[in-house]
Amino acid sequence: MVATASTLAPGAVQALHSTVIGWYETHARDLPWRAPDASPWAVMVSEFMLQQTPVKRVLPAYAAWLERWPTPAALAADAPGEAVRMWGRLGYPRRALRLHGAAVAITERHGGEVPADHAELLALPGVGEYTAAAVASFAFRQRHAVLDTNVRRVFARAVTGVEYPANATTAAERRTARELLPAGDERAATWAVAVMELGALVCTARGPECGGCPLLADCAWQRAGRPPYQGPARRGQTYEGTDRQVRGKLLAVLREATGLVAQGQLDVVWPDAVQRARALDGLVADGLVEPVGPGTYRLPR
DNA sequence: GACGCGTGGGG
DNA sequence: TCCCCAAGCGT
Repeated sequence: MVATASTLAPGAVQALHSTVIGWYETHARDLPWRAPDASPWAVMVSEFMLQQTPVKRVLPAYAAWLERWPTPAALAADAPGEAVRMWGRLGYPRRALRLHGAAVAITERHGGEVPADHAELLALPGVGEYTAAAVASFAFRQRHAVLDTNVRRVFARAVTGVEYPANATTAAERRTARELLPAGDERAATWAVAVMELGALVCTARGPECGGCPLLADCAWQRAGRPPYQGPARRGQTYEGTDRQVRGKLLAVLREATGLVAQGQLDVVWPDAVQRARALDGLVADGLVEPVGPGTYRLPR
Protein backbone atom coordinates (compact mmCIF):
# COMPACT_ATOMS: atom_id res chain seq x y z
CA MET A 1 0.00 0.00 0.00
CA VAL A 2 0.99 3.60 -0.32
CA ALA A 3 0.92 6.65 1.89
CA THR A 4 -2.68 7.55 1.24
CA ALA A 5 -5.50 5.32 0.16
CA SER A 6 -6.76 7.86 -2.34
CA THR A 7 -3.63 7.43 -4.45
CA LEU A 8 -4.35 3.76 -5.02
CA ALA A 9 -5.92 2.73 -8.30
CA PRO A 10 -9.47 1.41 -7.89
CA GLY A 11 -8.36 -2.00 -9.10
CA ALA A 12 -5.64 -2.13 -6.47
CA VAL A 13 -8.15 -1.38 -3.73
CA GLN A 14 -10.45 -4.12 -4.92
CA ALA A 15 -7.56 -6.54 -4.99
CA LEU A 16 -6.78 -5.54 -1.45
CA HIS A 17 -10.35 -6.28 -0.41
CA SER A 18 -10.18 -9.71 -2.00
CA THR A 19 -6.86 -10.47 -0.34
CA VAL A 20 -8.03 -9.64 3.16
CA ILE A 21 -11.50 -11.12 2.78
CA GLY A 22 -10.02 -14.27 1.29
CA TRP A 23 -7.66 -14.59 4.22
CA TYR A 24 -10.58 -14.04 6.60
CA GLU A 25 -12.65 -16.78 5.01
CA THR A 26 -10.03 -19.38 5.85
CA HIS A 27 -8.63 -18.00 9.12
CA ALA A 28 -11.52 -16.39 10.98
CA ARG A 29 -12.23 -17.60 14.49
CA ASP A 30 -15.56 -19.26 15.06
CA LEU A 31 -16.90 -16.72 17.54
CA PRO A 32 -20.51 -17.01 18.74
CA TRP A 33 -21.45 -13.41 18.02
CA ARG A 34 -20.52 -14.04 14.39
CA ALA A 35 -22.93 -16.95 14.01
CA PRO A 36 -25.63 -16.34 11.40
CA ASP A 37 -28.33 -16.61 14.06
CA ALA A 38 -26.70 -14.14 16.46
CA SER A 39 -29.24 -11.39 17.12
CA PRO A 40 -28.41 -7.68 16.99
CA TRP A 41 -28.77 -7.71 20.77
CA ALA A 42 -26.23 -10.50 21.01
CA VAL A 43 -23.86 -8.53 18.81
CA MET A 44 -24.37 -5.47 20.99
CA VAL A 45 -23.71 -7.43 24.17
CA SER A 46 -20.50 -8.80 22.69
CA GLU A 47 -19.35 -5.33 21.68
CA PHE A 48 -19.90 -3.92 25.16
CA MET A 49 -17.99 -6.78 26.72
CA LEU A 50 -15.17 -6.53 24.21
CA GLN A 51 -14.53 -2.86 25.04
CA GLN A 52 -11.09 -3.38 26.57
CA THR A 53 -11.56 -7.01 27.59
CA PRO A 54 -9.95 -9.89 25.64
CA VAL A 55 -12.07 -12.34 23.65
CA LYS A 56 -11.05 -15.31 25.75
CA ARG A 57 -12.46 -13.79 28.92
CA VAL A 58 -15.58 -12.52 27.21
CA LEU A 59 -16.69 -15.89 25.82
CA PRO A 60 -18.14 -17.45 29.00
CA ALA A 61 -19.57 -14.16 30.26
CA TYR A 62 -21.28 -13.57 26.93
CA ALA A 63 -22.97 -16.98 26.99
CA ALA A 64 -24.18 -16.58 30.56
CA TRP A 65 -25.46 -13.06 29.93
CA LEU A 66 -27.55 -14.00 26.90
CA GLU A 67 -28.85 -17.08 28.62
CA ARG A 68 -30.20 -14.87 31.38
CA TRP A 69 -31.19 -11.86 29.29
CA PRO A 70 -31.88 -12.98 25.72
CA THR A 71 -33.53 -9.66 24.82
CA PRO A 72 -33.09 -5.99 25.75
CA ALA A 73 -36.51 -6.06 27.44
CA ALA A 74 -35.44 -8.94 29.67
CA LEU A 75 -32.43 -7.01 30.90
CA ALA A 76 -34.39 -3.77 31.24
CA ALA A 77 -36.87 -5.53 33.52
CA ASP A 78 -34.11 -6.44 35.96
CA ALA A 79 -32.29 -4.15 38.38
CA PRO A 80 -29.13 -2.41 37.13
CA GLY A 81 -27.31 -3.93 40.09
CA GLU A 82 -28.02 -7.36 38.70
CA ALA A 83 -26.22 -6.36 35.53
CA VAL A 84 -23.27 -5.20 37.62
CA ARG A 85 -23.28 -8.49 39.52
CA MET A 86 -23.52 -10.57 36.36
CA TRP A 87 -20.68 -8.60 34.84
CA GLY A 88 -18.42 -10.31 37.33
CA ARG A 89 -14.73 -9.68 36.85
CA LEU A 90 -14.76 -8.48 33.26
CA GLY A 91 -13.51 -5.09 34.41
CA TYR A 92 -14.78 -1.55 33.93
CA PRO A 93 -18.14 -2.30 35.54
CA ARG A 94 -19.60 0.98 34.33
CA ARG A 95 -19.99 -0.88 31.06
CA ALA A 96 -22.52 -3.17 32.74
CA LEU A 97 -24.50 -0.17 33.94
CA ARG A 98 -24.41 1.40 30.50
CA LEU A 99 -25.47 -1.83 28.84
CA HIS A 100 -28.43 -1.94 31.20
CA GLY A 101 -29.16 1.68 30.37
CA ALA A 102 -28.99 0.87 26.68
CA ALA A 103 -31.45 -1.99 27.20
CA VAL A 104 -33.86 0.37 28.96
CA ALA A 105 -33.56 2.95 26.17
CA ILE A 106 -34.06 0.29 23.50
CA THR A 107 -37.13 -0.96 25.30
CA GLU A 108 -38.60 2.51 25.80
CA ARG A 109 -37.62 4.22 22.58
CA HIS A 110 -37.28 1.44 20.04
CA GLY A 111 -39.97 -1.05 20.93
CA GLY A 112 -37.43 -3.49 22.30
CA GLU A 113 -35.54 -3.84 19.02
CA VAL A 114 -31.92 -2.78 18.73
CA PRO A 115 -32.00 0.13 16.29
CA ALA A 116 -30.24 -0.32 12.96
CA ASP A 117 -29.67 3.38 12.49
CA HIS A 118 -26.16 4.55 13.27
CA ALA A 119 -27.27 7.83 14.88
CA GLU A 120 -29.81 6.06 17.05
CA LEU A 121 -27.19 3.56 18.13
CA LEU A 122 -24.79 6.37 18.95
CA ALA A 123 -27.41 7.96 21.19
CA LEU A 124 -27.51 4.91 23.45
CA PRO A 125 -25.52 4.97 26.69
CA GLY A 126 -22.14 3.29 26.36
CA VAL A 127 -22.26 3.33 22.56
CA GLY A 128 -19.55 5.47 21.02
CA GLU A 129 -18.24 5.88 17.52
CA TYR A 130 -16.72 2.44 17.34
CA THR A 131 -19.58 0.45 18.87
CA ALA A 132 -22.24 2.20 16.79
CA ALA A 133 -20.35 1.39 13.61
CA ALA A 134 -19.63 -2.16 14.74
CA VAL A 135 -23.26 -3.00 15.53
CA ALA A 136 -24.53 -1.33 12.36
CA SER A 137 -21.94 -3.21 10.33
CA PHE A 138 -21.85 -6.63 11.97
CA ALA A 139 -25.49 -6.99 12.95
CA PHE A 140 -27.17 -5.04 10.18
CA ARG A 141 -24.62 -5.48 7.40
CA GLN A 142 -24.32 -1.78 6.69
CA ARG A 143 -21.38 0.10 5.23
CA HIS A 144 -19.46 1.90 7.98
CA ALA A 145 -15.85 2.62 8.79
CA VAL A 146 -15.24 0.44 11.84
CA LEU A 147 -12.14 1.81 13.52
CA ASP A 148 -10.99 -0.13 16.54
CA THR A 149 -7.50 -0.62 17.90
CA ASN A 150 -6.89 -3.61 15.61
CA VAL A 151 -7.93 -1.83 12.45
CA ARG A 152 -6.00 1.28 13.41
CA ARG A 153 -2.86 -0.81 13.87
CA VAL A 154 -3.26 -2.59 10.52
CA PHE A 155 -3.68 0.74 8.76
CA ALA A 156 -0.81 2.33 10.66
CA ARG A 157 1.50 -0.39 9.44
CA ALA A 158 0.21 -1.34 6.02
CA VAL A 159 -0.81 2.15 4.87
CA THR A 160 1.26 4.63 6.85
CA GLY A 161 4.33 2.50 7.47
CA VAL A 162 4.59 3.03 11.22
CA GLU A 163 4.47 0.38 13.92
CA TYR A 164 1.69 1.92 16.01
CA PRO A 165 -1.08 4.45 15.47
CA ALA A 166 -1.30 7.66 17.47
CA ASN A 167 -2.84 7.59 20.92
CA ALA A 168 -6.16 9.02 19.74
CA THR A 169 -7.93 8.41 16.46
CA THR A 170 -7.14 11.12 13.91
CA ALA A 171 -9.10 12.59 11.05
CA ALA A 172 -6.55 11.06 8.68
CA GLU A 173 -7.30 7.60 10.01
CA ARG A 174 -11.03 8.10 9.52
CA ARG A 175 -10.40 9.24 5.99
CA THR A 176 -8.24 6.22 5.26
CA ALA A 177 -10.86 3.89 6.72
CA ARG A 178 -13.61 5.51 4.66
CA GLU A 179 -11.60 5.47 1.45
CA LEU A 180 -10.73 1.82 1.76
CA LEU A 181 -14.33 0.77 2.39
CA PRO A 182 -15.77 -1.46 -0.37
CA ALA A 183 -18.67 0.07 -2.25
CA GLY A 184 -21.38 -2.45 -1.37
CA ASP A 185 -22.95 -2.87 2.05
CA GLU A 186 -22.40 -6.59 2.44
CA ARG A 187 -18.83 -6.53 1.21
CA ALA A 188 -18.05 -3.51 3.37
CA ALA A 189 -19.35 -5.34 6.42
CA THR A 190 -17.22 -8.38 5.66
CA TRP A 191 -14.19 -6.19 5.01
CA ALA A 192 -14.66 -4.48 8.36
CA VAL A 193 -14.64 -7.70 10.35
CA ALA A 194 -11.86 -9.14 8.21
CA VAL A 195 -9.44 -6.26 8.79
CA MET A 196 -10.23 -6.38 12.50
CA GLU A 197 -9.54 -10.10 12.60
CA LEU A 198 -6.25 -9.62 10.77
CA GLY A 199 -5.19 -7.15 13.42
CA ALA A 200 -6.27 -9.48 16.20
CA LEU A 201 -4.60 -12.62 14.89
CA VAL A 202 -1.67 -11.61 12.68
CA CYS A 203 -0.90 -7.90 12.81
CA THR A 204 -0.75 -7.93 16.59
CA ALA A 205 0.69 -5.25 18.85
CA ARG A 206 3.50 -7.46 20.07
CA GLY A 207 5.14 -10.08 17.93
CA PRO A 208 3.21 -9.67 14.70
CA GLU A 209 3.37 -12.75 12.48
CA CYS A 210 4.30 -10.95 9.30
CA GLY A 211 5.28 -14.23 7.66
CA GLY A 212 1.66 -15.29 7.71
CA CYS A 213 0.23 -11.94 6.68
CA PRO A 214 -1.68 -11.72 3.41
CA LEU A 215 -0.59 -8.08 3.11
CA LEU A 216 3.13 -8.82 3.44
CA ALA A 217 3.88 -7.74 -0.11
CA ASP A 218 1.73 -4.62 0.19
CA CYS A 219 2.75 -3.42 3.63
CA ALA A 220 4.39 -0.03 3.94
CA TRP A 221 5.85 -0.86 7.35
CA GLN A 222 7.40 -4.05 5.98
CA ARG A 223 8.81 -2.18 3.01
CA ALA A 224 10.36 0.38 5.34
CA GLY A 225 12.16 -2.36 7.23
CA ARG A 226 9.68 -2.50 10.11
CA PRO A 227 11.04 0.55 11.96
CA PRO A 228 10.24 0.59 15.69
CA TYR A 229 7.77 3.05 17.14
CA GLN A 230 9.14 6.60 17.27
CA GLY A 231 6.29 8.73 18.56
CA PRO A 232 5.54 10.06 22.03
CA ALA A 233 5.35 7.65 24.93
CA ARG A 234 2.18 5.63 24.77
CA ARG A 235 -0.02 6.18 27.74
CA GLY A 236 0.70 3.61 30.41
CA GLN A 237 -1.83 2.33 32.90
CA THR A 238 -0.72 2.56 36.48
CA TYR A 239 -2.90 0.55 38.76
CA GLU A 240 -1.31 -0.47 42.04
CA GLY A 241 -2.47 1.87 44.79
CA THR A 242 -4.91 3.81 42.64
CA ASP A 243 -8.54 4.58 43.33
CA ARG A 244 -9.34 2.16 40.56
CA GLN A 245 -7.85 -0.68 42.51
CA VAL A 246 -9.79 0.31 45.61
CA ARG A 247 -13.02 0.64 43.66
CA GLY A 248 -12.43 -2.84 42.31
CA LYS A 249 -11.99 -4.30 45.78
CA LEU A 250 -15.04 -2.51 47.16
CA LEU A 251 -17.26 -3.53 44.30
CA ALA A 252 -16.09 -7.14 44.56
CA VAL A 253 -17.51 -7.24 48.09
CA LEU A 254 -20.82 -5.79 46.89
CA ARG A 255 -21.02 -8.23 43.98
CA GLU A 256 -20.43 -11.27 46.11
CA ALA A 257 -22.87 -10.26 48.84
CA THR A 258 -26.41 -11.51 48.42
CA GLY A 259 -28.03 -8.51 50.08
CA LEU A 260 -26.98 -5.49 52.06
CA VAL A 261 -23.36 -4.78 52.90
CA ALA A 262 -22.31 -3.11 56.13
CA GLN A 263 -19.58 -0.47 56.28
CA GLY A 264 -17.33 -2.83 58.22
CA GLN A 265 -17.26 -5.31 55.37
CA LEU A 266 -15.99 -2.58 53.09
CA ASP A 267 -13.50 -1.14 55.55
CA VAL A 268 -11.39 -4.28 55.61
CA VAL A 269 -10.52 -4.23 51.91
CA TRP A 270 -8.27 -1.15 52.04
CA PRO A 271 -6.29 0.36 54.92
CA ASP A 272 -6.35 4.02 53.91
CA ALA A 273 -9.69 5.38 55.16
CA VAL A 274 -9.47 8.59 53.15
CA GLN A 275 -8.84 6.85 49.87
CA ARG A 276 -11.41 4.22 50.71
CA ALA A 277 -14.09 6.82 51.32
CA ARG A 278 -13.19 8.64 48.14
CA ALA A 279 -13.41 5.45 46.13
CA LEU A 280 -16.76 4.55 47.64
CA ASP A 281 -18.09 8.05 46.95
CA GLY A 282 -17.00 7.61 43.37
CA LEU A 283 -18.84 4.33 43.05
CA VAL A 284 -21.99 5.92 44.46
CA ALA A 285 -21.62 8.92 42.15
CA ASP A 286 -21.29 6.55 39.21
CA GLY A 287 -24.44 4.70 40.23
CA LEU A 288 -22.56 1.47 40.79
CA VAL A 289 -23.33 1.43 44.51
CA GLU A 290 -26.45 2.55 46.35
CA PRO A 291 -26.36 3.78 49.95
CA VAL A 292 -29.30 2.47 51.98
CA GLY A 293 -29.26 4.06 55.37
CA PRO A 294 -26.27 4.83 57.61
CA GLY A 295 -23.25 2.67 56.84
CA THR A 296 -25.19 0.26 54.64
CA TYR A 297 -24.81 -0.28 50.92
CA ARG A 298 -25.98 -2.49 48.08
CA LEU A 299 -25.84 -2.78 44.31
CA PRO A 300 -28.36 -0.40 42.69
CA ARG A 301 -32.00 -1.44 42.29
C1' DG B 1 -7.29 16.13 24.15
C1' DA B 2 -6.06 14.01 28.25
C1' DC B 3 -7.80 11.33 32.02
C1' DG B 4 -10.07 7.94 34.74
C1' DC B 5 -12.02 3.74 34.58
C1' DG B 6 -10.88 -3.15 36.19
C1' DT B 7 -8.96 -7.26 35.47
C1' DG B 8 -6.16 -10.82 33.84
C1' DG B 9 -2.82 -12.93 30.76
C1' DG B 10 1.23 -13.32 27.61
C1' DG B 11 5.97 -12.22 26.33
C1' DT C 1 9.33 -10.32 37.31
C1' DC C 2 7.36 -6.64 35.29
C1' DC C 3 5.30 -4.41 31.66
C1' DC C 4 2.15 -3.98 28.14
C1' DC C 5 -1.87 -4.88 26.19
C1' DA C 6 -7.03 -6.07 25.47
C1' DA C 7 -13.29 -5.11 19.48
C1' DG C 8 -13.63 2.14 24.15
C1' DC C 9 -16.53 5.53 26.47
C1' DG C 10 -17.68 9.78 28.85
C1' DT C 11 -16.17 13.94 30.83
